[in-house]
Amino acid sequence: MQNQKPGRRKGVTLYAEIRDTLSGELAEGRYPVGSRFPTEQELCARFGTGRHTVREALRGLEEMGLISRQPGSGTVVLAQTHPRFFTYRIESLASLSQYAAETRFDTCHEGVVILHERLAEMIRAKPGERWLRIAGLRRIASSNAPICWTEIFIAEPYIGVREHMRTSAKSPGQAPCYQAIVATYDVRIAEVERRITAVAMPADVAAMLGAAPGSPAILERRTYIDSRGEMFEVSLSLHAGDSFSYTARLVSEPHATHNKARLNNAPHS
Amino acid sequence: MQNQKPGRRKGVTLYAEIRDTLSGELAEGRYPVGSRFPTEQELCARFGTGRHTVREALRGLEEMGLISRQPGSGTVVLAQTHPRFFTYRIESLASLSQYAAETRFDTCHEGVVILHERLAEMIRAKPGERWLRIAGLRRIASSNAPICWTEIFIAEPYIGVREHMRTSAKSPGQAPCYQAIVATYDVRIAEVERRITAVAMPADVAAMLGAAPGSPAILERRTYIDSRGEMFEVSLSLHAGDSFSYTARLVSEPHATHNKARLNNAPHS
DNA sequence: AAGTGGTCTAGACCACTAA
DNA sequence: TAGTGGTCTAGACCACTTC
Repeated sequence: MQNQKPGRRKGVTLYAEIRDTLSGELAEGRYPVGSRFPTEQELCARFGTGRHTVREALRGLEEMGLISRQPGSGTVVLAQTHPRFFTYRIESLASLSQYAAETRFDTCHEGVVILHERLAEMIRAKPGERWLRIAGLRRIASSNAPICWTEIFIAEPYIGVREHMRTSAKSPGQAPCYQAIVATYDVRIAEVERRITAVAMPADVAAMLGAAPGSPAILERRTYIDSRGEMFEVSLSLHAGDSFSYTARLVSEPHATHNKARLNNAPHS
Repeated sequence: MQNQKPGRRKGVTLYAEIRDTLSGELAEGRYPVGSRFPTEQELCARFGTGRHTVREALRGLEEMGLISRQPGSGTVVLAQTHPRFFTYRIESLASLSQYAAETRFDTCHEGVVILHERLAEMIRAKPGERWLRIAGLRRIASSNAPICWTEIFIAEPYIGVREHMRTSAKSPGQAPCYQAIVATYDVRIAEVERRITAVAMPADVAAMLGAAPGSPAILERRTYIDSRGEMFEVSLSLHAGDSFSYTARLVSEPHATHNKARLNNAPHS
């Protein structure tokens, strides 16, 4: 069973056959994790095909996360079966807020604060650091109905956004802070951490939101992290419990079967 | 400026250069969305390269979601810039529960119910349907401390899991229901919807969880959906607000720059 | 019938790694 | 130095869509 070159099944490409054969052998445990995978030359000889075809098969295995190829060195086995991930995927950070553009942010307080113990713990920074704090109420633009109380903290290097946001924005409270920061400074958002907890509604916020003090509320904390791993913005939002729900759809990633993106039926003309 | 074949910059491959050139032209709006992209043959002529090289470039553009290729038909433009997604990715559903394996589920009630109006609305099914309901308390295995009150609903076709779970599992309450269903029937989990809301702790559950009635609590609903789009399990969990937090890290997907998976430094001995 | 993208071959050179 | 994977060429056939 070395050189198998049977009558090709119709409609199945050669490289797909090779890929599936190898993937099957991996699943059987023929190549232990961490060991070296056969070289391209060996596979060419074994399957009696050109190198391009073998490479196409290996590309598939690599995409599945089964092997890893190192130029000059060789190919090593990463896993024996294709891990199936579940992913939650959003196209832009704007969709983190289900309320789209029809909201308005009204600033109540704005100023640089020096973090005291409790606040530092809340936003996971060090006590004594200087952060810009912007606190206010987010409302539905049309009806003025309050949505949530939000406090935004911006790290010291970016405190200057304050000016840019006041001047540049068409109307204040429209563009999110992180957007202004990314636009103004040379920062990229690499990661957003989102944390949701249930708390009792504080009396002062309750009054503004028109909710009962002590009623169940959602505290949402978002931490924005740049490509160097540094936090540059943290936001805390307090929602009345009966007006907020967080929903995420985790979708299973495509199975081992190589399916080309058949997403769209050519929207031309 | 038709046929550009300049001195190749060192360390930059030809196909990468072609890819980036085309991607730049797309960004400039040279090829409108929905229009036809140049043919492989045209690109070969323009860049003076072999077809394989052009195809490698196009493969990159396709992976970025900029173009879509149809055999026999041609290539159409999907977008002018590479959308950068944010994703939350988990390797297995088990990690949806941060409490790993060290918990135990103690069933309190178990039986088939006919959905009344309110319950049907809660789990988004139709009133009058028959579902298996399993209700109980999840505890920390070692200390017996209660974690949450959980009600699991299983659609009629899979009610039989009940038997399998009692007999097969090593100790009852260990394997999650969805796992038992997937193992027993020919079902695949295609999607999990997770919804989190804040509610006031009901008195009866409060007693079991050792929380104050009316205190803030988290209601988590999970809906398991199979590959045909049918719900087959819904679970409702009630956590005391001070003992639950939901955290998700949304990570930005790799940028346009083609970076090979450099994840792992070859773990071979 | 002409043109498209998908597959495949046979060969070549390169930069790199490992012995 | 030998071997590896990465790139690239020139040519070929196919199934398919479009005209």
